[in-house]
Amino acid sequence: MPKQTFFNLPDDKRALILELAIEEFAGQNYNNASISRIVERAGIAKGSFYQYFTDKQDLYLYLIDVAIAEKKRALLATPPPGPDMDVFAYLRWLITAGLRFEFTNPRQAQIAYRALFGDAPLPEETRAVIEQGTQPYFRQLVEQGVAQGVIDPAWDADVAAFVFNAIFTNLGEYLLRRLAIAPERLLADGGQALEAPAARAITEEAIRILERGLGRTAVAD
Amino acid sequence: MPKQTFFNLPDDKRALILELAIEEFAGQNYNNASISRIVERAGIAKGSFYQYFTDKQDLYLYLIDVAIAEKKRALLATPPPGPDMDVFAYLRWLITAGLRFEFTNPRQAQIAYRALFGDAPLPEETRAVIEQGTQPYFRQLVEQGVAQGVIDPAWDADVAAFVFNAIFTNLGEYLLRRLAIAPERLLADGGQALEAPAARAITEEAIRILERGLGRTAVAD
Amino acid sequence: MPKQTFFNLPDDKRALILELAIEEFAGQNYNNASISRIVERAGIAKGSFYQYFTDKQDLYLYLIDVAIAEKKRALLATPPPGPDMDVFAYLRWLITAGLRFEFTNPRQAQIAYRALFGDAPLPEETRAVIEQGTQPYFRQLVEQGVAQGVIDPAWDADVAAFVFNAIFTNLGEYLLRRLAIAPERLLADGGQALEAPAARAITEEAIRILERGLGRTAVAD
Amino acid sequence: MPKQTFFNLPDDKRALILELAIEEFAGQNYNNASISRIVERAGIAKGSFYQYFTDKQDLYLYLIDVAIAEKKRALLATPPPGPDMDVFAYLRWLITAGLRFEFTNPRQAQIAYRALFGDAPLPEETRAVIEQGTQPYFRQLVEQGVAQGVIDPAWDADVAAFVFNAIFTNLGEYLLRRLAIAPERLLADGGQALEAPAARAITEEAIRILERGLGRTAVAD
DNA sequence: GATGAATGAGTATTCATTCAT
DNA sequence: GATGAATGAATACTCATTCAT
Repeated sequence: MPKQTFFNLPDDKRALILELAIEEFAGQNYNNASISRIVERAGIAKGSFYQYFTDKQDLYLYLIDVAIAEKKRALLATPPPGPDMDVFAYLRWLITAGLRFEFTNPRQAQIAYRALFGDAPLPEETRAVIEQGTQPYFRQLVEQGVAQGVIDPAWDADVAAFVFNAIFTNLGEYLLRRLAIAPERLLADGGQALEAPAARAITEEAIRILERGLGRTAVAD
Repeated sequence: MPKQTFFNLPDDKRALILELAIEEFAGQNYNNASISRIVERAGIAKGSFYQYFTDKQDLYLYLIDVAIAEKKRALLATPPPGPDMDVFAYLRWLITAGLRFEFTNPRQAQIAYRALFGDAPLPEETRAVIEQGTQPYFRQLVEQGVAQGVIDPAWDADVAAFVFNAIFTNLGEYLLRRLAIAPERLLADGGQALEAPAARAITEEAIRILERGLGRTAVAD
Repeated sequence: MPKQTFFNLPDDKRALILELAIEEFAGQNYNNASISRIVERAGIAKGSFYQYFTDKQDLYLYLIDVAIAEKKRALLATPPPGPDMDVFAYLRWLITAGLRFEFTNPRQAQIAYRALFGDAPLPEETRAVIEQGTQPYFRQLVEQGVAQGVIDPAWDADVAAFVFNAIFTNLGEYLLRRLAIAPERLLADGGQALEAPAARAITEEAIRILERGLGRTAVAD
Repeated sequence: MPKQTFFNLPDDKRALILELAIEEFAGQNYNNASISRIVERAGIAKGSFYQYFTDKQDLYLYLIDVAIAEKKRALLATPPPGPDMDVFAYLRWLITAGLRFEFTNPRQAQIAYRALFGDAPLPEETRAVIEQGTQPYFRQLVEQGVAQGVIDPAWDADVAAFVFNAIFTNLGEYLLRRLAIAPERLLADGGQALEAPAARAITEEAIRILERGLGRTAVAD
């Protein structure tokens, strides 16, 4: 965690440093990310950096925290499933929201992705948080689905959540490859390409596979 | 590709170098992997390394090749689905074989994984191969399933393959976390922990979700 | 150009680094001159060097600049030819001044000499300056000589300047060889050996050849 | 000097090695010239090289010897001044022959040039030979001129030879710069550009300056 | 609290030379 | 006499971190 001095900084200065740090760590892996470059671009002294953060890893962990927090915030902004909203319907929204976040905050997604990958030495507890990822969230969703009667209670809820999670986590990458969308284009159009009919159809197909696979009764095509 | 001199080396020396290189590149990303450390541990001269490989990238690409080749070999050792063998039955075997490989060769899996992540200079064609990953393989499996009548032809075959792929790719990590198995233990017991009843049950559960989701007619529990 | 940090250095430290750098680059060609050796002898950290200079070439260009600047300063210290001072008389002074510089700053002369030879990466503009060398200066001198009526206007002024230049450039080396003067001795006595009668007589002889060759009317011996 | 084994080689092989060595040493300075490259291009083993030459310097010294010998041969092919041929007339021929050699054997000239410059560690005696250069030859020419009565015996013969030498040595470079001739063009046309009227006029001008400067009686324009 | 010069271990790569075969 | 793998010292350059001001 950054030292108190960092949080004492004027808002705009703190924001600038954070912004440049995100840019730096998104653009290259942990080792190649350069503190020198950050402080130079931020116009602060090398020594000042070490008054805000204990070291490079300290900054890095903070960036991961911020990325996770922002993603959470983005997802929670999607209206949660009401007692009468079908979990699969909610999943449609969630996936779109998740993808939109991933592709409109590509640098933060990149940083989280790298962290997953084991890009830098991480403290055990941080590693655990990252590795668990969104699994607990989907676990909770599955339980709601069971309560709503749209998910067969016979399934192991955790395995079901894993299946949700796996699809959710990999769909973005798949869509990009399948539809031959360049990441730059998403940046430019704010992720709209992911809401084109072709993209929606693919998402829909994947969800219906889950729906039929997990559902209480078989769903006719 | 390594130079001929590398392949001319006595088997044990060549194996030692390969072993240490795998260890090195599995332990850190491309930039941080150190040729100096490899040669020092291997007890060979710096110059000798450059008589075996043109440069760092040459070694790296070779490691990826070896990892892919070994994984292929491991998977192909699993009997291919005969004309009358159910694709889902085959998938059970495949997943187990894949997991066994992944966890008995964790460093090679790690290297391939990092390659996916793109933190190193890769020639275009290598990058393409890696990015597509196992998707084409699963696509073919889906088509077999359709031919066998166990997968509903109404599904988009590519999306179905994606779902297979996503489950297949993430299941190993999930199992480890779920069963709280330390990677070291797998190394020690040759992957047997993954064949314990608890592990098999989870794999089975995931496959049955797919089976029901993708199957031609709903499958009763 | 060195970074500001270099010029901020205490005078003696800056001088020491410059001195050792001159020694290094005079003693070998660009490729063989070693930054490592310089920093080791200067007792500074490798990294410090790169805080003073952007890279090896940066230092090298600076050394050339310094050499040229110092030579210019030395030559300008010789009183310029007044309107009524004979160009040949001026040349006598100039040659002596030039030689004195060349032999009391042999390492700087060496560096400039090597630069001429082109064994190092030079920016286009620096290369042009060096390649033209002192030719333009002598061209101007010839024109003064014509104006003074001591050089025959029938000669091609540029060829005449070339002849001046060739003699001027090579005389030093010739004197050393002819008089069997060891370069070290010049260093020790501050170039005085070049002002011994024998040396002056040779210089004089060469100038009189030019004088008669270029002069408006033949000069009696 | 190369070992006897080198001279025992079949003519074409020996010639090939020599050719490639000249190319290599002409193309870069001593340190950058690479034995590895030479042996690779020559298709001989690294070890074989060291059976022909004791080391890199041995080859280098041999190349200098060859260059000097060939230049001498080229110059001597120019008819020597007969008892009744004016030394200055001879000089015209000589300069042209020298320039032609220099520009039709640019790689050898380059090597000799670098040697002059102090590109590599040279044994004392070789250095002396190179430094003296063509001076003794011009000294002899001056003496002939005096005998012929076209050079004033009052001049110091050695200084006169120095003046000849300086002009002779620097004229080529001057011509190239003055006439803006690219070295490549000379290579292409076999040095003919140096015999164009403009080039001849400049050479002539320089010789006439010497002629008047050194001549027994003043020469009218 | 801010500064920024100093540090030095670290990196990949090169190449003349040796020597066992 | 030919071979070519092995050697290791050498190179320029980087960068997180410290600390005196």
